[in-house]
Amino acid sequence: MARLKTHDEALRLRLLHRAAATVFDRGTTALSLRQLAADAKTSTTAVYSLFGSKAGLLNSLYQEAAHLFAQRLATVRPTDDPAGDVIRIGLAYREYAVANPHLYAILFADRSAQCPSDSDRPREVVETYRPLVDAVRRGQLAGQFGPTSDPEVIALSVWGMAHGLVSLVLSGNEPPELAVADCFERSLRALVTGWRDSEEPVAGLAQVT
Amino acid sequence: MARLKTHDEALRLRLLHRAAATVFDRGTTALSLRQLAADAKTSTTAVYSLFGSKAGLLNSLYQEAAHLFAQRLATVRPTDDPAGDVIRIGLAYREYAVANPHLYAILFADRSAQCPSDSDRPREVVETYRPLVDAVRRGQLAGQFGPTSDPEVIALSVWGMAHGLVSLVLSGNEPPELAVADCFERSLRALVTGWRDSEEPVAGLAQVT
DNA sequence: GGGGCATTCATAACGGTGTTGCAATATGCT
DNA sequence: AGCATATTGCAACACCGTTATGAATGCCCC
Repeated sequence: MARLKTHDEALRLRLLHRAAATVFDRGTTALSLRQLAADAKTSTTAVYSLFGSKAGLLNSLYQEAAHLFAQRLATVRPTDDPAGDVIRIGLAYREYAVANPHLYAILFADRSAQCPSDSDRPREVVETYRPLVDAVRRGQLAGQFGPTSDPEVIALSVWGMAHGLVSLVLSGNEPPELAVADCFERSLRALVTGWRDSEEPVAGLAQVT
Repeated sequence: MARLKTHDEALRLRLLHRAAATVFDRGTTALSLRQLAADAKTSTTAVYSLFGSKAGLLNSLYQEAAHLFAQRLATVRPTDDPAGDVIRIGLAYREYAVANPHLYAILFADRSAQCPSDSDRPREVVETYRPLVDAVRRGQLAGQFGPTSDPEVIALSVWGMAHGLVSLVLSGNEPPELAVADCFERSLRALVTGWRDSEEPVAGLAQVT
């Protein structure tokens, strides 16, 4: 019927790999489809037939980064110390982000800036989110966290803390003269401790109305 | 000597104001210097003589946003309940970010992506950071936080938590089926509580080695 | 075996961006 | 009036993502 396809799966992977390398060390805006196609000795048409658009390409990259992220977090095996597991997940979180800053940036980039109607992105996020929620839930059963709050709420606070501190560092907005790395673990510990003792009135801490 | 200047301070403010409006509701990438100049009935040269570049313009916008942010946080008056002050600063933090998402985004955008050699940006950050550190310091004196840690470390953890949760919401990466707003304050409270009780070994929370 | 044809792809064009060189302009001084 | 010069608007440059076009290609059928 027609000529042989060269825009095949192999090319798709080659382009994805090259794009990942560029994004990895220079970010998404430094990724040019023209340059990418030229480097791979093909044309921009390839990118558009394989990925639809630059957003589509970045979305594929997102899937890849999310998978790696989930894998990394999954290396933290549950122990009989769930609260410790939460800390360890936080440390793994930080380690991945620092090791792959641009992939991490793709994962947490503004979602409204991506191609819309991509409804399975939350699914990926939830996937990496689950081990943390599980650890919290086990911690509640073990009495290490207050039983009042939903485990999702506690997990979200840990996620937020990790994401916040990591983001401050990666974006270069950490307060000067302060090594964020050093206080990352201590902050997580304080938070975990707080969720154990919170939910009941604290002396000297008046309610905010 | 030459013709009358029209690229003057008034034009500078007009451009800055228009640019702020655009960035405010459509973000920095939606801001086009050509469009901006056309709207202001001038040429792109004006932007370059007044701001040097788009990065320069965004930097001026950064100063403005930082000033507003610092003002907002400064509305939280110190009380005799420093720990409560910390919570209130966190809530003010969130309020500003949610009310001005794109300005907040400018404040915490990747610093390496901005024009370099701008060394007074950390100064602005520190300015908004100080009230929080002060509240923590007063809290330590009042015995509301453990005395072991530097107040900067505790303040940074609060900052990180607020920034993290806010960023997750603004970027659309909050876990589904979970209202982050509802657990923002509770997370802050848990963290503050934790910094009071932390620094001493916690039963059932083994050390991570 | 050779022509028609559908498919696949590379090239080039389109509209947009930030940025910069250059020529026109408009003033104050001689 | 004429000159010097600071100032400005316009057009060109080098990119970008995206899309239309047309040429190359290999299969089917006669």
